[in-house]
Amino acid sequence: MVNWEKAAQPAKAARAALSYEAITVAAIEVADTQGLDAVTMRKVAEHIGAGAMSLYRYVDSRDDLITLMVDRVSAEAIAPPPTGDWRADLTEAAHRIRQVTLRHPWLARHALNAEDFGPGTLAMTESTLALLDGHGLDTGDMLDAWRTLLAFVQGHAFAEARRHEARQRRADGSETGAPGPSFLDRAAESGEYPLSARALLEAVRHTDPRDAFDRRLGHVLDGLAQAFFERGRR
Amino acid sequence: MVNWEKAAQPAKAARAALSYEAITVAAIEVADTQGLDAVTMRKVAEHIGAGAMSLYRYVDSRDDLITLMVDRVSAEAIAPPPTGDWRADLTEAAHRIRQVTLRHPWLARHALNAEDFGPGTLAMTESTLALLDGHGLDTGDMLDAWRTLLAFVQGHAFAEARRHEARQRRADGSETGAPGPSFLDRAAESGEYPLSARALLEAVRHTDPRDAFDRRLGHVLDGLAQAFFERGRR
DNA sequence: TACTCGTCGCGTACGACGTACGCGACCTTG
DNA sequence: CAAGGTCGCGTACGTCGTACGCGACGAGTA
Repeated sequence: MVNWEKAAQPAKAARAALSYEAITVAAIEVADTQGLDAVTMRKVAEHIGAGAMSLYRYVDSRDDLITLMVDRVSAEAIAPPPTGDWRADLTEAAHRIRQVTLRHPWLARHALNAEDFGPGTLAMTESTLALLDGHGLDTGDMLDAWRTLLAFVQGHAFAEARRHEARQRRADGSETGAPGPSFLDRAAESGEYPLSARALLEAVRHTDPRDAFDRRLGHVLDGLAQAFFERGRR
Repeated sequence: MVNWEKAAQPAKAARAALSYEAITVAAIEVADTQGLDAVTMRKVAEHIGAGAMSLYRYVDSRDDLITLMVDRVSAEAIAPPPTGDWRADLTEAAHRIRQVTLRHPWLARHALNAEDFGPGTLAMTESTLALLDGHGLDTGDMLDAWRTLLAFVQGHAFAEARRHEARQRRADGSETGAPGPSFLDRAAESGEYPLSARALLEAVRHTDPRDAFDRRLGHVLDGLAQAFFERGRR
């Protein structure tokens, strides 16, 4: 497991050439440009001009390194302080989380669970909960509202991120000619799955992803409004 | 990429000892009991008494095998036919998806995106869309409602699944004594993160996960009701 | 100055992995 | 019985994570 205290300190000895910071940043860069599978100890080390085994002075294992990456990137999604308009605030927070997930698609497969939150993830959580504070919700309500919103935003953004990854893989893999019809294409033609097949294909082609996200986010916020924010509660 | 047509056919020659079916089932069993990382070509093959390279007669790569696993497991979440009560129907569908995700926690990291849906995933989608049909929604509305619900359910269930995985890893890893305080524990004591740290710790301890899921699902359904199902629409 | 000691970077090496290649055994068809 | 296709798999290669331990270096002490 990651030792967060040690990772936060700047350096034990001044002469240190490597650091948690440098290693994590390098790993994130590799992941963003070449995918998470390319984050091998050797490649990350090479990226900062070090030997592979040097990383183990700082990181216990590759999994630990990925945990550090996720936590650092989560801090990019810290929400601005509340303005008093809860709905606008939560919308902004949701969009930040979505943006970060699209910027770092590998995040989708490795988001943290509360049991190994680091400082970045915790700061992001704190900033989002602050948006809900002061509206008369108790702790349990705040947590419910937050988890409802986060589940939707992560679920939606993760699906978008996976779509990006798939598209990229397709582009990298076969530079030769048309991709050929997918199972979905043939299913649409066959007439089985009358509701889903055509709808899915059309959606992929004709929809602006950001608008779709916004619309669906609106429904979730409507639900939260009804439960927590409207006069004549419950 | 997976050739779904070939995978659906029973067998080319009657004398075949292996099959897509057997391989996929074996891989799922390994993943459920030992985690997805344990799904190696050698282990899966051994599990059905075959040689490692034999699997490649049926599967192009390990990634393809995982795609097959995901698609097969998705079929476990097919919703029953609509009863006319959209809210009860969607609640049931959501619970099925959650149950399947908890039964196969590795699913969380590898859910499919629409571009490589197979028959199982598509059947699950079709069954859920059928619950929305006949209530006056057009195709776009149905897709919006479905994606909103699915994003929430997957996001929430994935978080729960990750929590299970972490707990299990902790149990496997250190059979010696107490786990020691996590960063979250110390953060709660330190008084930074006043909103999140304590709330998160309490939530983990005192809440029945199923109740929490139900409550939050309710909020999402409220939002959908408001947008799509209530008289005096919009 | 000389000696001790902790920190740092990394070279070597091992076991496990995904999988390309191609062989022999078998079944089907003529 | 011959020809051709299908099936299972043994061998081998390149890459991965990482255990182990060595040499270089700087700070503290005498």
